[in-house]
Parts: sequence; C-alpha cells; structure tokens
Amino acid sequence: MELQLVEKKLPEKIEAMYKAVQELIEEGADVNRIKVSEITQKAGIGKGTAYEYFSNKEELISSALLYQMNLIYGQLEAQIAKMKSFEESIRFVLSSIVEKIGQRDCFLRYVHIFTDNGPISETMKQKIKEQKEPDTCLALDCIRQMVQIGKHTGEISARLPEAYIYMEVLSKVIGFAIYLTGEWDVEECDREEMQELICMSLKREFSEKKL
Amino acid sequence: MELQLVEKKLPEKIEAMYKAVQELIEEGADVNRIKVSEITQKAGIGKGTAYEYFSNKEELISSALLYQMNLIYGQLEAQIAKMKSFEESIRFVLSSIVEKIGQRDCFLRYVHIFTDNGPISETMKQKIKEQKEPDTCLALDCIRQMVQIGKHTGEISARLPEAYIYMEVLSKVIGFAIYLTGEWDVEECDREEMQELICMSLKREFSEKKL
Amino acid sequence: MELQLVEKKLPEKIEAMYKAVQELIEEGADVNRIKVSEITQKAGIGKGTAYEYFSNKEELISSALLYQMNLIYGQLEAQIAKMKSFEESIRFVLSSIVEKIGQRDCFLRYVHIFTDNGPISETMKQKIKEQKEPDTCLALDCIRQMVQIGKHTGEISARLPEAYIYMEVLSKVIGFAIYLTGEWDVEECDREEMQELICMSLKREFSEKKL
Amino acid sequence: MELQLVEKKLPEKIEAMYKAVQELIEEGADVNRIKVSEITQKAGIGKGTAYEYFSNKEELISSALLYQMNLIYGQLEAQIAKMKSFEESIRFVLSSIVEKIGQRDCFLRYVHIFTDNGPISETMKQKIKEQKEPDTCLALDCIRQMVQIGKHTGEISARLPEAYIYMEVLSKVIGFAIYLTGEWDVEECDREEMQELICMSLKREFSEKKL
DNA sequence: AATGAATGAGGATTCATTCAT
DNA sequence: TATGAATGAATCCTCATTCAT
Repeated sequence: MELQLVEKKLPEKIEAMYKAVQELIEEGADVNRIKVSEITQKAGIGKGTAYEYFSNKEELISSALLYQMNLIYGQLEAQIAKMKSFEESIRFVLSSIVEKIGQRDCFLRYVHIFTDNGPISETMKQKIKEQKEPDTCLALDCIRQMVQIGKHTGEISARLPEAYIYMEVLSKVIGFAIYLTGEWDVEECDREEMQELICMSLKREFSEKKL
Repeated sequence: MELQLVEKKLPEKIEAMYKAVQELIEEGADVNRIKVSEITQKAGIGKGTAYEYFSNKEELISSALLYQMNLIYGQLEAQIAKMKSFEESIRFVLSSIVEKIGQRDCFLRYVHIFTDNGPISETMKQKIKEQKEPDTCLALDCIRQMVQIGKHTGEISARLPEAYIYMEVLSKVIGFAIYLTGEWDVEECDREEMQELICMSLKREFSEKKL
Repeated sequence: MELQLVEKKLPEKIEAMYKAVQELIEEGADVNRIKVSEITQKAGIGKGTAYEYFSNKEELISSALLYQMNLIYGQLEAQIAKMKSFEESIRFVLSSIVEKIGQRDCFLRYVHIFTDNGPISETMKQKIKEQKEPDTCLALDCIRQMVQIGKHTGEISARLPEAYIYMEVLSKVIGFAIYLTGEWDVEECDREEMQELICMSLKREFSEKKL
Repeated sequence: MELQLVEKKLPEKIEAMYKAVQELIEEGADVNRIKVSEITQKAGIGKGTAYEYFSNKEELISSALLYQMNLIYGQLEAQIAKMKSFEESIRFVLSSIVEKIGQRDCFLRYVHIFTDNGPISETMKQKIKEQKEPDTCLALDCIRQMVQIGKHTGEISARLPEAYIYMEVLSKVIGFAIYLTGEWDVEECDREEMQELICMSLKREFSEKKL
C-alpha cells in the first residue's frame, strides 16, 4: 500500500542534479543540448561534482531521465493498482495526461526515446536493456497493470492477442497526448468528449461479444 | 492525376544535399548531430556551398527533412487518392509502414518532430506554421484524404467528431509502427493478424451503427 | 651533394607551428606541458587550424620535434659526410655541441626520448618505429656515418663489435653534453682539454694495436 | 660500517606514499602524469593526507624520487665502499645495472632529471641545489667513491683531470644502460662481452702509462 | 557561383587542492 | 591527525560559419 516508503534516498547532490535536469526540461530545454554546467549551476553545485557521481554527461542526463520516468510511471502504476476496473484506470490515465501535459511531455517523452537516435537516448535504451535499474517502471508496466485488471473484471476479452491490446492502449494514450498538444488544424472537438470517446472505444473493442 | 509533374526542379546542389541528409538519416544518424561537413562531403560539394543556399545548418537540415516528408507523404497521398474505400486505404498505409520500417523511421520521424525540442525540429515546426512551404504534405493530409474517402463511401459515420477520427487513425498508425520496431517484451502476435485487427477495429469503430 | 635541396617545402601553417614549438622549447618549456593554444598563438594562427593538420596535440608536438631532430641530425650528418677522418668528425661533433648547448638540449633531447614515458615521447617512438617518416635522421645515423669513415680510414679497428663502438661514441657525446651543462660540483677542467681528452681517448680505444 | 643504521625512520604515511610512487614508476607511469589520487590510493590513505605532509604534488613526488635515489645510490655507495679496487667496483656497478634495468630506469632516471624541464624535475634540481636534503647520495657520490679507491690503488692516474674521469665513468655507465634498453638497430654484441670491453677500456684509459 | 582553409566560440572533462567533519 | 567530498581553473577538441580566391 505504501509503495513510496521503500524509495531509497538519493545522495543529496544527485538529487539536486536530477531535479535540475527535470526543471531544465520543463523549461523546454532540448535533452541533447543540455550542458553539464547548466545542470550543476541550477543544482547549486560545482561542475566537477557531476563527475564524482557520473562518468560523463550522457550517464548523468540519462540517469536523471530514467529516474524521472521511474517516478512518474511508478506513481501512475501505484494508483492504477488501486483501481477496480479497466475503465476506471483508463479514465484516470487520460485525466493524468491532461493534468501533466502542461509540464512538457511526460508520456510523449517516452515516445521520444524510441524515436531519437541521440547519445542520451541510446544510453537510456542501453540501461533499460541491461536492466541496470531493475525496478525501472515504464509505460508498458502501467499498461500491463491496467490490462490485468481488465482481464480480471472480464472487461478485456481473453481472446484478443496481448500485443494487440497493449498496442491499442498505448496508441490511444499517445494519440490523446498528441491531440492535447493541439498541433492540429482540424476542427477541434471538446476535450471531455474526446476522453469519453476514447474510453468507450476501448471498452467496446476489448469486450467479449465484439469478436 | 499527375501530382509529381508540378514538382518544381530543385537546383542540382540542393538536391545533392537533400539526398545526403536522407542517406545519413537512413544510416542511423541523429538528426541533431549531423554535421554540415558530413552533408556536403556526401553531396560531393564544397562546405561553403551549403551557405550559398541556406543561412545556417538548421535551415539546411530542416529543409531537407521537410522536403523528404513532403515527398513521402505526397506519394502516399497520391496513392491514397486512387483508393476506392477507407478500408483499402488503411490497409495500404499499414502495408507501406511494414515496407518502409526497415529504412528507419518514416512515420515515426513525424512523431519525433512533435516530441523533440532541438533546434532543427523547432525550425521545422516554425516553417510549417509560417507556411513557408505552402504545399507541404504531411501525415495529416494523408489522413484527411482517407477520411474523405471513408465519409464518401459511408464507411465513416458523419456523427463522429473529425478530430477524434483523425486522432484515432493517426494513433493506430503510430501504434502499429511502434509495434513493428519490436521494442516490447510482450508475447508478440503475428504481424498479419495485427494488421487485420487494426483494420477491423477502425472499420467497426467508424461505422454508423456503432453509436 | 646538395642534400637540403630535396627538402620538401612544408605547408606555411605547419611550418609556423613547428617553429613555434621549437621556440617554446628554446624558451625552456616542458615538452609535456606545452599547450596547443600557446603553439597556435605563437604561430600567429587560429587554434582550430592546428587540428586541420594534426589529429591531436601529441601528433602535433611529436611531429614538430621529429622534424626538428631530422633537421638537426640531417645537417650534422651532411657535414660529417664531408669529413676525411673519424677524428675530424668527432672533433666537429663535440664543437657543435659546445655551440648548440646554449639553445637547450639538442643532443640531450634525444636522450630524453628514451627516458621519458610521456605521451609525446611515446608518439615519437611509435612514429620512428612505424617508419612513418622514412627519411628520419637520428643521432645513430650520424654515428653510423662517423664509424663508416673511421673504418674506411683504418682509425677504427674491425675487430671491435659494432654495438660497442656505437655505444662508446654515443656515451662520450652524451657525457660531454652533461659535462657542459655544468651540473657538477667536481673541480672543473678546461673545456678544450676535455674535448681533447675525449678525442684522444676514442682514437686510442678504436685503434688496431690496442687489443 | 653500518651505514643504514643512521637511516632516520620515515613517518608511516610518508613511507607508504614513497613506496606508492616507486611502484607507479616501476609500472611504467610517466613521472609528470602521476596523479595525487593514484599515489594516495596505492598508499591506502586519504587524498587529503598527502597535503598534511607536502605542500603540493611536485613536492611530494620529487621528495619520493629523491628518497628513492638516495636509497639506491646509498646502497650502491655502501657496497662500493667495501670494494678493494676500481676494477671490482666498475664491474659491480655494471652488474647492478643489468639486474635493475628490468625495473625501469634507475640510472636512466638520473639522466632524465637533467634533461626534463617538467615541474617535478625542476623541484628536484632545486632541492639538490639548496641542499635541503644534505645527505643526498647521488650517482656522482658513487663515482667519487670509485675514483677514490682507484686513485688509492693506483689504478687511476693522478695526472688525469678529475672532471674527465667522472665524466668518463658516468658516460660509460649511461651508455651501457642505454645499450641494455636495446633500442638499437645495430648488430648486437654479447652483454658479457660489452661489460668486459667497458671495464678494460676504463682500466686502460685511467692507467698511468697511458699518457 | 563554388570552394575549403582558417577560425574561435563553446563545452566536456580532468585533477590538484581545500576544508568541514 | 586524517579524511574524501566538493570544487573550478585549466585545457583539449569540435564544428558552424566566414571569406579570400
């Protein structure tokens, strides 16, 4: 129930640097252009200190991002765990996106990882693959959680392939996030209506009778 | 009918540079790390020449990318225009993705633009907004085309909000592309089956009776 | 006869850098502490230019040193070539040292190469070994020249092992150079007398009757 | 008779650091590139501790080197003191070089001091000049010892200038050391033969009748 | 118009030294 | 006294951009 309790405390300086990276990104910085000096300055520490904790810039920034993702998705997963139905969980996730979208990316950052070929993203992917951070909690873990609930309540048919279900949820969520960024020139539809449509669509799609 | 005919011929040097950028990206280069010298060398021209045609690196690369996107989506749109039904078009699009996914991004590159905060992406967004390239043909134009056909044939209900339809198609396509990259650890499902499921899902979802 | 004529002209900027390195060393700089910025500044060129010609600092400085050595020893060898006897040549070499000793090292720099383990010396050794500079003319080539003359005139007995002769000449020359630096607290002996003693010693030592 | 007895015991930490420096050099480290952190780590003490005993890195390393030289040459001198003739002593010295040459430099390090312009060498020279370490025992002291014996036994003529004798011995020893490093491309001669030739040469050269 | 040699601002990284504990 | 975390000056190297030819 108290998932955060286990949260091992980060060394003070590392925490300051992670926070600095987060803030820089929220300020709209390009992940690949962040300077070590910017981070340490914002963290209120000396430039050399960064290298006491990380072997290089990529290691520093990718660690910060991974930590941040872990936190975001971890909290999301914890809250999803409390949900009683798949429908509740998807509604919750969409609302979360609406809340967070102002603070830049969040979910879209995840997409970016799979799209970008920059050194930092590469380092992140590497780290995830090597399971260096074994308890890393990413978007997929959240979706896995949601699907489990849905299967348990019977909202999600056992006949649909897992991969399809995951992809369907992930793409809807990404689509919604893109929609929220408002970079369209289509006649917009009401945000609430959009959320509702997405929920209904998923519900109907995953239900037993459909096939 | 002959959409490409209008295609104004690019100056030889520019074409060489555009081609070089495309090749570099296909070779896996990170858009934000491409060097001017790499481009001009691959293009077989002098470094200074790049600055005869573009005011700076961002202008050069973003123009090349935009040109490329314009080409890809233009061709796609042209072929969609020949289609007789929405279903045919979505099947065609998914197949195209399968074909192209090997040559790095394509569709995912588009997503990247909306996710990345780097100077090149910023320049691209700027350009699209300022309509500097008025006949730019992006993913949305393709979807618009498809939706038009669908509405005409009655496959797409007029009662659904346009924005929702667009988002739904876009997110499914993105989702499929991500699925194809294979960066999952879910039990995979057959590619053909996945394509079929996506088509059926969209078809059912957009049909009149559904609501 | 005209050995210098072949001397391929160095690119202007490289020459300037080589000259700058030489000057810095004559000013007493430590080879391993010379900064790229010092060199380029003294050479009156931009810092980046150094990297147009050399891949890194070590490459730059070691090339400059090698060039310098090649020049010094090349000239020495050319002059030795004109000598009629071993005695004349050794007298000439010792005089040269007296003349040059004021301008830091010269001969002693050669010794330093075999003693130092720094990155620049390593690069030099590497280069000499790889024969990258095939016409490199070092101390040993000069001595070889001298010994050849000595054997021709009969001043140097054929019964003595080559290695011993080389070592004997080299060590005497080094010893004389060390003596000239004056870092002794022995009762000094006259420089002229010292030169004379060395010559006589070598002459007697290498002569036939001795053994 | 018991020269080592006087040896004042070094503070434990200093001894550890001196030992660390020696080991690093034996491992092939470049004197000018040794890091304080390497020394203290190898010595098993805290980095700050180095600065409790030495005002800076140069002071630390040059002291360590000087101590080491003092030890090496001190032992050598003590053993030379027991010798009955100059010939015995020079044979002994050459054998010592053969033994030690594997552990990097030794004698050649001394040469390096007079060749190098780096901060550490400068500090060493300074120290020797200022007699900060009054009982410093260097190569020259060993040679002085040898010459004294030789003059006593009559092996070394009184008519030869002291400086010449010193230089002659020193240069032969250096030459032999260089020969042992094997960085020649001359046809090698047998090590034993080389030693013998050097001994005979010195013996004959310094003998009364010669002049 | 085309070139590419030259430039130097900019940023990552190292490591001697300090100082609070 | 001993420590080692923190520091930031120092320096190498990159690469977009300029400009003389």
